[in-house]
Amino acid sequence: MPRDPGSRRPTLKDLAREAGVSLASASYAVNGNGSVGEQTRAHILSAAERIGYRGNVAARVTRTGRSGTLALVVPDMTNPFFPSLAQMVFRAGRDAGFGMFLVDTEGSEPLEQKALAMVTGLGVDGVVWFPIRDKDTSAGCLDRIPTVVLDRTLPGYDHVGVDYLAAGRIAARHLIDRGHRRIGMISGPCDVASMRDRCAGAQALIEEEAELAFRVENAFSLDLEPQVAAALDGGGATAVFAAADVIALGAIRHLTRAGKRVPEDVSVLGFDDIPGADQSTPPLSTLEIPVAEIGQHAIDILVRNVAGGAGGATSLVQLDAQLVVRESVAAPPL
Amino acid sequence: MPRDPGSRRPTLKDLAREAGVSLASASYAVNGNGSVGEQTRAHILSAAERIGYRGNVAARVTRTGRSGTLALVVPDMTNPFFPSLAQMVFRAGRDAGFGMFLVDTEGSEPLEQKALAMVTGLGVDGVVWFPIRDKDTSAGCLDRIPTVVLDRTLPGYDHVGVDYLAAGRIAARHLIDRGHRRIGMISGPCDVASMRDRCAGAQALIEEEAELAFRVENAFSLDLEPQVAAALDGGGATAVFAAADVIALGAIRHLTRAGKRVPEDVSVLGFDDIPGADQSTPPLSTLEIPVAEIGQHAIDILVRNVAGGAGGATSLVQLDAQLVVRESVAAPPL
DNA sequence: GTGAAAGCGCTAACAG
DNA sequence: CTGTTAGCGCTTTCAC
Repeated sequence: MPRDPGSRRPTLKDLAREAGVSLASASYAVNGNGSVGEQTRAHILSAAERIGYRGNVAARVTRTGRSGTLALVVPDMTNPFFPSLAQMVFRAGRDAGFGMFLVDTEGSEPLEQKALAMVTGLGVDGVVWFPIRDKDTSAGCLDRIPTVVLDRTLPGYDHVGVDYLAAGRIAARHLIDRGHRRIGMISGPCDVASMRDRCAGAQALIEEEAELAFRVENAFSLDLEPQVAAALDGGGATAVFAAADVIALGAIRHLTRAGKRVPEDVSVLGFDDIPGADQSTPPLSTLEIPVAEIGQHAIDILVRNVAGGAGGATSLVQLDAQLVVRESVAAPPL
Repeated sequence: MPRDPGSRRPTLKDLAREAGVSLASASYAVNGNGSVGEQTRAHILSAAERIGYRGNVAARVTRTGRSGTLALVVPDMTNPFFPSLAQMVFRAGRDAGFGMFLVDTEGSEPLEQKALAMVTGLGVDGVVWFPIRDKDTSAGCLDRIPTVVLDRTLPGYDHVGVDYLAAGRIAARHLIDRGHRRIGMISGPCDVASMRDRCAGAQALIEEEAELAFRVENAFSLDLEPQVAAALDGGGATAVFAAADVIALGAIRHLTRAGKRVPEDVSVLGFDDIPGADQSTPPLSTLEIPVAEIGQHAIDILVRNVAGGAGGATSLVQLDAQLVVRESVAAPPL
């Protein structure tokens, strides 16, 4: 019978009494540091087992300022990109010995600010933060706690991100190399630098070596807005670069329904490599964001800072997106 | 400049000194209860603002045993069903005034047990738990903390779930009503009761009123295993019930590639109504799990228990899945 | 209305 | 190796 709300949860003191030792010995035995005789330790541990002693992280935090946990704060778990990222960050964090948890800010700045306050108040040892926009809503509550910002860039914070300018050029390069000369572009919402950069990078190269058939913007959605559909239908592009996979998938769907074949009639290149990008028809060629490395770097920076205290300069890591060629881009029709 | 790791984070004591009042008054002013003069309160609050006082949840927890937070523990954020559920639980929880956070157990029982220990140790006021399987891995660490188990059923815990037996019958009924007499079934992994029940419910009705063309099992994946593909190709079913949307989507893809039209040649009915089910071609008919209500009920139970202490009997809530008719099922070909 | 003081459960000197 | 003890930051009687 699991539920037993009546009795109090056993404390270290209970343990000490049960085992007939002092508080200190109990503490030492339980968390393996300090010095206790092998005998006593075993005895204490078995007593702990017997009474179901659990340990109280919160109390430890007040005393030591360390909880052994890291928080990941993200804008929207409902966007398929974030669960993958979260998984990688979690793994890296756990491998480094931390308990990991996540909080979703649902794209709301007040909520983001509250979330940050909550986790810092709870006593996490560090936070991995993927801000909603390139804006610091922390109101100072991160001032004294190791933090690394993902993807966005906020002055004063450690940062690990992607070189989107370069990634945009890689995207354009791929299309151009396949022989395309009239290339259309569908960007996502441009209120964040990461989106603006990937588009800017692509556009620059396209205008240098080919021709920009159109450039339109669409929400993060499979559903295309009217002007986007129109551009696709009448823009005369032989290839289109969609700066987010969801949009790319939407474009493929639209094109297919309009009777055009992808990639025979028009090529589509995405960005992000979200789960499912490899499962579409045709499988989507796209630029992969190195989530695993991002997670690893973020945790590396954090452990360094958690351990070393307020170490020197802020770290700025830029990783490269990588082209993954599948079947949604081909040479233009003759 | 946000980073300022040098100075110590201001405490209540700092606040009290800065405002020239006692610890108690500072505490009262900050959390709005107790009795403080309107003047003093304002004065203290402005002082708090000035020195950037934040409050330390961990410390409050040791003293009061209340953190104002709830944890949601789920098996796999990477499964598109969970982010939707999480969102609903989070909203309900926040509406009830709690800070919400999530931990992912990645389908690993040892991890699940650690996760549970971590959140209870951190001092959450309650936990919403979607266990990996119908198995209690908590090792007693939830004994004294309000917990509600989602979807699985674990003896002794409050529970909110879905009547999957009934839901399975609804699925079969729909297919039969559309005129199908040879119905195939693809179940997901049957190691959980929720899956077994939805299949059992459907199968019972099918065998009563029609004929079960085949019953095979597939992993939670768009990719179909060989024997599943074979059943689909040669089973002679005019309709198939896939007990999970991912599998249903995989079935549609397989059928389409094999040159069969859905739903003209064969109908496909899914289960879950994951995000994207409405975006497939054709849009998937499926059974919708009432995530919003699940979340709301879970939170309701929790707030009741957090407030009322160890109230009476355990609550058992069963909700109904609802058929959502889209375009993937039609009458069988003549 | 305000302050002094006693802890919450735990850790970490320090003494023995 | 083990025990005593002084807090960590905060809340909450209980006097004043």
